[in-house]
Amino acid sequence: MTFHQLLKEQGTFITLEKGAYLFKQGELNRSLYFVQSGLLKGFYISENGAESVKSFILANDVIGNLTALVDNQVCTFNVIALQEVSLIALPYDTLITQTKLDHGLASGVIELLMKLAIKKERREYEFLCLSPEQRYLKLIEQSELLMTQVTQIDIAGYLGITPVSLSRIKKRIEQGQQ
Amino acid sequence: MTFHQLLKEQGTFITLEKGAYLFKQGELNRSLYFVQSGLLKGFYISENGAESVKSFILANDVIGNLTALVDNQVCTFNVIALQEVSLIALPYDTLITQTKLDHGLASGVIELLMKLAIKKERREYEFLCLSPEQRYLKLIEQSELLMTQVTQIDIAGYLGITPVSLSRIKKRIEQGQQ
DNA sequence: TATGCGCATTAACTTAAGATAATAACCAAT
DNA sequence: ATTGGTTATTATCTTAAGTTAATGCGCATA
Repeated sequence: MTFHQLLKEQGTFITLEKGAYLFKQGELNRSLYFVQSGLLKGFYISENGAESVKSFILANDVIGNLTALVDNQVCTFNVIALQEVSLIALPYDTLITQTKLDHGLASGVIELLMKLAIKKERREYEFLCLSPEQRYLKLIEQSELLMTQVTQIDIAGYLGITPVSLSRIKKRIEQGQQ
Repeated sequence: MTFHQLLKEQGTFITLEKGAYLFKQGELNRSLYFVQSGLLKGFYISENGAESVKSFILANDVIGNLTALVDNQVCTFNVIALQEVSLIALPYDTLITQTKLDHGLASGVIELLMKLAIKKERREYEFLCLSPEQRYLKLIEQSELLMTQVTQIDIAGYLGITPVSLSRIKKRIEQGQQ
C-alpha cells in the first residue's frame, strides 16, 4: 500500500473556507493532512502577539504538527486557510499502525520524511547564511505564483522581517536594477 | 533488527583526529555516520569565504549529508572533527536495502527521521522568531557543556552572527544582570 | 455613493548588527 | 624566553532592520 492509497482508504475528506483554522497553537491535534487544493499558512504567534510565518502549504503538501503528533504535545503553531481548501485528514496513529503492518508503506513514509528533512535543511540554510534581501530574491525566483497569492505582510513574516523592511528591500532592488 | 544492530553488523569503525574532515562541501559522500564519542562541527562556506555553523554533532548523534545521500548530489556542507572522534560509518544504500528487507528496521528509521524533523523544526523556529540575543540565551541554557568546548567564533557562526556581535551581546547581558 | 478597513509605501528616529582595526591574553612551538 | 597564531574584547564607523506614524490606494459593504 502507498501513502496515497492509505489516505483514500482511511482518510476523511475535509473542506475549509478561507480564514478557517485547521489547528491552533495550544490545541491538541493528532492528525496529518494532505492538501488536495487551495493554500494554507502555518504561523507562530509569540507572547507579544507578533506573527511569524513558518510555511505556505500548497496542493499536494502534507501538513501536521510534528511535536503534537510524535510527542503527544500541544500544537506549536497555527494553520489557517488562505483560500478555500480541500484536504484529506488521516489520524497519525492510523499511519503508525499501518506502517507497522505494511512494509511498502513504511518505505514510502521514509521517503516522505527524507524529503521533508531536506526541505527543512534548505530553509535552515537560508536563515543561517543569507541576508533578508537574499532570502527575498530566492523566494520570488522559486515561487512566483505564490507571490501573487499572499500579502506582503505574510511574505515579510515568512522572511522573518517586518513589512516595512520588505518594502524597503523591494525598493533597493528596483533602484539597483535600473 | 534495530538501527544500532545494523550499525554493528554492517558498519565500519572510523576514528578522526582533531581537525580532520569527515566530508567536505562539493565532494560526493554516500555514507551515514554514528558518533560514538567526540565532537564535530557541520558548517557551510559561502562564496565570499564566510563560515556558518550548521550544527555541533555530539556523541550518539547520526550525521550525514541528506542531499548527497537522497538526491545523489554533492555535499552541501562540511563536517570537521573538533576533537578526536570515533564513528561508525554505514553506506546509505545498505540502510535503504535493509529497511526494505527488515520491517522493524524501517519502523526504527521512521522514528529517527521524525526526531530529526522535530529538531530541524526547532532550529527553524529559533531563526524565524527569536533575536540573536534570545537564540544565544537559549543555547547556553540548553547546552552549557558545549559552550566550554567550542570557541566563541563557532558559537557566533552557529547563531548566524559575527564574533564581534556575540561579544557585544554577552556584554549587554552581563550589564543587564547587575 | 459613502464609509471603513486592510494593505503597501514612505518618512523620521532608534537600535542593533556588519566591517575593520587595534589591543590584550593565551597557548603552542621553536 | 621568544615568536607567532588564535581568540576575545573594544572602539569607530557604516549599514540595515525595528518602531511608530502618516499617507494613499483599493476593495468590500453598508
